[in-house]
Amino acid sequence: MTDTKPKDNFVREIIDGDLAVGKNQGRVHTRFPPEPNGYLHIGHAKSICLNFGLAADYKGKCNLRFDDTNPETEEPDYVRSIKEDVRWLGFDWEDREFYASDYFGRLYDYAVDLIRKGDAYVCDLTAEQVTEYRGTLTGPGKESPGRGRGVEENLDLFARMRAGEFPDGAKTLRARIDMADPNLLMRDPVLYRVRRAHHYRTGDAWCIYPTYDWAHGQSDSIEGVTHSICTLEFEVHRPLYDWFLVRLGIHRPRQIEFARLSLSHTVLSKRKLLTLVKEGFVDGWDDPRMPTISAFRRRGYTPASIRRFCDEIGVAKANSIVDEALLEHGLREELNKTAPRAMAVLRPLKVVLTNYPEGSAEELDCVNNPEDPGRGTRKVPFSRVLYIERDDFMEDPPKKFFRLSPGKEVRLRYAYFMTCTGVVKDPATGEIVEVHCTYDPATRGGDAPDGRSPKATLHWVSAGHAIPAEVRLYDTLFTKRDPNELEEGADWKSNLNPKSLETIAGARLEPSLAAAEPGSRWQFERLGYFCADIGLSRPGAPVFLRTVTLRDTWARIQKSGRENE
RNA sequence: UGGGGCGUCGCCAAGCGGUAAGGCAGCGGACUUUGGAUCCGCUAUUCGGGGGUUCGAAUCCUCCCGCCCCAGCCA
Repeated sequence: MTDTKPKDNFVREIIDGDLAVGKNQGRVHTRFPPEPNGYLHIGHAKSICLNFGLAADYKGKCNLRFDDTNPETEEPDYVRSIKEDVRWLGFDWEDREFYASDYFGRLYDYAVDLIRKGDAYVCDLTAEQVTEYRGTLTGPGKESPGRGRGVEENLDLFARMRAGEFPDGAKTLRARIDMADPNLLMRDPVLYRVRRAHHYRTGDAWCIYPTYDWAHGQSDSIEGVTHSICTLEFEVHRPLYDWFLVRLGIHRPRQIEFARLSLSHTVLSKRKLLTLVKEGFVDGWDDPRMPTISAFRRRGYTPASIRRFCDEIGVAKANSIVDEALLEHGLREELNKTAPRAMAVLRPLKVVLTNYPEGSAEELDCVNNPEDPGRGTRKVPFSRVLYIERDDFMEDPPKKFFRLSPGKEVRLRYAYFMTCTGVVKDPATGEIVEVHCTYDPATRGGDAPDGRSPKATLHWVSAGHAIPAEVRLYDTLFTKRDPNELEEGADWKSNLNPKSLETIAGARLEPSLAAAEPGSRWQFERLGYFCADIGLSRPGAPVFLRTVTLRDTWARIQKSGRENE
């Protein structure tokens, strides 16, 4: 499933090359292999879009395979969430839902085969000793005492490992490769460890578990995968990946590595995301500030906008940090066309139309989506007392501020022109509590018969008709573009943005929003796109989350200090 | 330091010996009942740096510099 014509990239070049020389009988078969030890994030989305996208473009298949070889950290809830997220993104693995744990038996047999070929042995070293014997980056390692064991003894020992005769960590099965190989991964890597842990799928059937290196390539092979696409850190594993498959003499997929995604102002490491969740820095994996797929979904992002983003960022081998502005841009472009408009005042400032008849009200026609006339119009109540956005009024405005201020005329969207005649202040604090205006009855609907047109159009809500609501605004989770870039001795968590969440309790919405369905997306005119939250909304009392702001030229002017130029 | 990778505009990224695509961001301007949207225009004589090969190089060779990954019985 793709939304745009696939961009060319080096992975496609490799596949095209393989196809050109007739490899794999012309098949293209990929897989997305998550470990169910956390929720999927936007970086996984890149991999999902790549793998499923490639399969679709080449008329091939893409499997969903859970790489569940470490029972200590894996849970069914993670499996559940991963499936939900992949599906939500719009991809279908059909009947190809696989688990590395389903291959434990075959993996064991492959190991026996390797032992028979003299390519693996049972090692008695402790974990610390294995590390010590591995040697250093510059110096060779030492051979394990068990390295010289004969095939029969190894077979016997390995069978007894499986049978549970040895305590956890007491023995490992290792490949016999080369303790002096400059690539540390080739220095007799561990294939199996003894670990009496309950596996969420195989239960207590096994007390030995295969390592990633032993399980991954063989799993790919078993599934007939042709191109095993993974991230750059696995590049040094490729010689090992190939070595096993060649020794075993079985189908050998081609491993291709690409640069994982980094997004600005957030972290994309499962370990760090887990910390944020476990230590309560956020309200769970789907906290709208998180970079997880579930958080983006809850916040109101669309699957298409994420797919589009993944297509746009490209696939290459250079480490990079993509600006979140690119993600937001695609989202806005979609939502601009699809989200119905509504008026909502986040920080209400009372406006009294002194020449509007007291006690009366009327209904005005408002366009639901200017980008899509087919969406029609709705009625919005209007009366003498209104609320406008506090930010839309300034008693003593700078030169470039052309919203409401004393003596100035503005347009109320789809309603009337009004002119500010005065303010009422709290005598104690001096705070402006009310603004007085007169409206021009001749401008009903927002057009003046004489053709004049105010510089600003404000959104508004009728005080007596508006419904109160809670609205949550979000800013980036971290203050730094790269949260991992730390000052001396600093912790990455010190880069968390204390203002990433702002809860506004007293917002006022136009009445129609009371019926907003949980999960529905809206554009609050002049403010941004908002989503009625699925978790917090109550019937008749929705809670809105800001998905993304609208482009805000005024905010940019203020930020750059040019408001008086 | 051994091995494996990577370095093209502020951020991504094409380019594969023939004389620097595109997107985002930014900046102008037009239009506008969202300071939104839309539309038009501008922004790398230069490809981490130095040598070399060539009629011609970001693309080939070479040396140097910088960044990332590998010493889990994690993935």
